[in-house]
Amino acid sequence: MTEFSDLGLSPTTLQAVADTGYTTATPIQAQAIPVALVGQDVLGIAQTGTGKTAAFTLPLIDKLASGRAKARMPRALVIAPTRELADQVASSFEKYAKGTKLSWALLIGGVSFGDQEKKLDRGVDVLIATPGRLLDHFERGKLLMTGVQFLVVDEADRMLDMGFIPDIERIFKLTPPKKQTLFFSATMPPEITRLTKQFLKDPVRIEVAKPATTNANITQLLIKVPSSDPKAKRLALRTIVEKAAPETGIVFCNRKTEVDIVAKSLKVHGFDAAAIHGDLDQSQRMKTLADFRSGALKILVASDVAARGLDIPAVSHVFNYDVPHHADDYVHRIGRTGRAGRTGVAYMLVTPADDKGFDKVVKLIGSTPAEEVIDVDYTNAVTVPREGDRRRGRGERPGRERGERSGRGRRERAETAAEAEVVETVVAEGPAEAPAVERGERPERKPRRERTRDRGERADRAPAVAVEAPIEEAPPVARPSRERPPMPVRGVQPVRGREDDDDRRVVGFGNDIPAFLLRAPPKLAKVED
DNA sequence: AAAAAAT
Repeated sequence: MTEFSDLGLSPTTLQAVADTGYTTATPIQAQAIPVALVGQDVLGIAQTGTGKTAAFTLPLIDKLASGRAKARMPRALVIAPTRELADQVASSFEKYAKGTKLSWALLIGGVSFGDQEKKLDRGVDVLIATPGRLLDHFERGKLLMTGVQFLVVDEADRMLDMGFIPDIERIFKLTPPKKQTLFFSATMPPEITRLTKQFLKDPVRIEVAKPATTNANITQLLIKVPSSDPKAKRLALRTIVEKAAPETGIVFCNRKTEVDIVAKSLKVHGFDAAAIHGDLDQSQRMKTLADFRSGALKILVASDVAARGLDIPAVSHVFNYDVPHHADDYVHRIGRTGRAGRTGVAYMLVTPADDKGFDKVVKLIGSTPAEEVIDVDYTNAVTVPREGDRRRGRGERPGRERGERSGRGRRERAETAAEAEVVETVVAEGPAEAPAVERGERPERKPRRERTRDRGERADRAPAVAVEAPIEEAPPVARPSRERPPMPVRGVQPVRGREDDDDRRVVGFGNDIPAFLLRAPPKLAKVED
């Protein structure tokens, strides 16, 4: 066991470490800190949860203690693949550099430039950044990289996955050749090896064991769900979350839309859950994460943005709502639990449709997780074919893919799909509290534009119809007009629906045609091919 | 098949 005091760190830094309560260094810290302190390049092969953030933060603080930054000329650069990870490195600096005069700034996307620019103008010692925003500032002339003496690249293999390697190469070239580089990656694919050969000078290679695959602290369990229907999966998830009663848990889904749906569904059923994924705005992401870290939030429903990197202490349970696309992701996901000597439980829901992905996971981890049998009655957890579905002759598919191809924008699609699914869940599964839906209201009031669209496209799946009468006997709903609005483009005839079209459907704007559409069409310039 | 990241 190596004590921090044996590593050659300055008394100030040691005090900051002692204040956090840590005394023993992790293997990567014990090996990397002395090397970094003498000024050599480091190639650290280590995963999240090995303590690698402190392994570069601490020596960096010591090395920067003398000297001051000039305006727009940072002395150290830390590059991380995701905003959350960068934020986390920043909190590490905040913690350990508090006894020093060092200043730092976080340069990430999704937040305004103003504050970041102000800090740059004032001069900062350490810039912690995601590649895109860093280069953006550089191109605006707000930043000079010629004063950089230390460059840290964190999670390089993830940067590769995310297509950041050209950016990283550019940053290497923009910074002076005589700098010290600390380079970290969990794996060493050929592209990363090439990068280290090109840009690291005589690095000391430090490798620590993969924690996740070999972590005996994690109990892996398997829940077989007999149907691939999302409703059945959500029911199974709720059952297992309730049974496991996690102190804190992360539910992983493969898609952002699914994250929204599952989070809403859990909330509707009284669980303390919130969603996190890359389509939510940055302030929301940070708030959710802060709540989760502080214990104010118990269940985080996440995309793989949270699978790696994020430092979330003491997660008691991981729930794989979806079998991950890549088996590697499974290892990262379950690595969110069973850390730092604690025990953890990782569940995975497996449906008949998951065969392939599941086989890959089993192959990678080298064993089949034990099955945990849950007592669930799935009879009501099957999506009832809706009128719209029957018309299109697709009774068995859970109607989401259809929406994916409609002409709406990605974000809007996600929201309406999420709502549609949740409304449906509430109706069919009848939770204790669903007052808004029972009154036949939509759970949330939406802007007029969207409400109108919903009426046009989804009138046939209004919740009231689904609750009160079987679809076949649904009374015809009085609708003001069957006529479509005239098409405002000359030379094109309005197209009647196909024979099997449901004529009762309100099409387009229904009775709410905006006035400008009823006016004479504008004269369009003729375009010759 | 997905998610992430600069607008």
